[in-house]
Amino acid sequence: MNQPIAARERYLEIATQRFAESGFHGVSLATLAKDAGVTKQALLHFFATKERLYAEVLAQLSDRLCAAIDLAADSGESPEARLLAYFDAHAATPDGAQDARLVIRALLDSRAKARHWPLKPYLDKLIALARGTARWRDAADEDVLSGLYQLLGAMQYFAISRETLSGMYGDAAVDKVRRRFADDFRSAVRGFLTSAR
Amino acid sequence: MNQPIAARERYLEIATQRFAESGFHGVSLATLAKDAGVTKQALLHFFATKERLYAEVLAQLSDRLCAAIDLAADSGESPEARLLAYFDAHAATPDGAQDARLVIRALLDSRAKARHWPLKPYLDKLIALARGTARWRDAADEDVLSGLYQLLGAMQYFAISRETLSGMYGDAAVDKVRRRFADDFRSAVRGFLTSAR
DNA sequence: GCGGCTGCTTACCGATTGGTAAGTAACTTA
DNA sequence: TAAGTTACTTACCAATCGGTAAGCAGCCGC
Repeated sequence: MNQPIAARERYLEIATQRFAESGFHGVSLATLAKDAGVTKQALLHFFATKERLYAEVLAQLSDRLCAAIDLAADSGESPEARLLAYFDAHAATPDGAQDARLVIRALLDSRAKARHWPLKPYLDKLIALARGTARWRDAADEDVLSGLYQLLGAMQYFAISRETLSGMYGDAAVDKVRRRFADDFRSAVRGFLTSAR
Repeated sequence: MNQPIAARERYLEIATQRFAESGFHGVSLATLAKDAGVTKQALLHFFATKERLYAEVLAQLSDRLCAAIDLAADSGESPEARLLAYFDAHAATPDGAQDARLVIRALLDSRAKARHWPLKPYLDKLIALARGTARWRDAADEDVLSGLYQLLGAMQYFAISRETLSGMYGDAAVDKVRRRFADDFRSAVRGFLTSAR
């Protein structure tokens, strides 16, 4: 009631966090509502159904990822520098873990016949950026995608593994792995940009 | 009733498939039972609770992954050849997608306070194999893990993305990506084994 | 100051959830 | 052949699920 639109945005933030943690089926409307300090009908008032709330979370995620590319893309001039800047900014950063979880959950759940791909704009944007580089200018889309997917996979897979690895090997060891991974990953991105074929 | 132990094994197979598809919270005991053509109490008779059934699915998964390493490891003599054989056999193969889904779901859900890591033997086995190679013999565990994680991440992330990519770009395009990915990934494994540092 | 919109709440709903209790039919062992 | 054991089934359960219906307090322009 205080700020009219802030409440809705706050509900979305809470839903984003919880869906990332536990997945669509792992959270109930009642849980989300309890987190927000309201009844679940407050959520249904804004989003009508749980699925639409989830769809909105994914839509926001897509916007956020696209915006991150644009932001990093401003920091460099050449497409090569832009791509490097983007991956540098988002590899092995703890704050990207939540979004990585959402992306991967969306991938896992996409076999549900929902013929809607909220993350396609993000992927297309990445392909377009890569296509601007000298290495990939004349390559087929499929080849660019293959290369990008190795980078994306390594980055996001590591992002969602931090907690598990900490549990297995301890926080200190994982922090060493994280630093090393950031270096290795940067090399991989450079390799992607310069590989001869 | 026909084969005493076959039924239990059959339930585990069905559960493995459904948990991989939809996740722990995405499948109910009733659904699993319906798939198997029995009542859900038949499942509870063998596994007591849904969580224990899931734990058993993950335990089998771990055994299967470890066995796959051993199997591929027999095909070559040098550790390098063994590692290459293992990744060759499991990169971009459609039949590995189900296990990749389970692994990634286990990673995503591991923040649940379950202080049990069913996949640690698999990871340790991979580290041990990598440690046998000339490149990594004297490296720190954290460095080996960082390198392996890039390979694992790329492989499994791509494995779970096939359906989404098909939906976005069509089956034909994704099949081209898959072949290209297999090549690129093999190069990455070779790079892992030979990189100078 | 009154009607209507916004942002909720309470009350309620049928369906489904994981799980318990108590059988029972078939086969095995003593 | 009697007693167990195994592999289930039917019958139930309280709790929770997502969602509907109706109402109400506060603010809005008129």
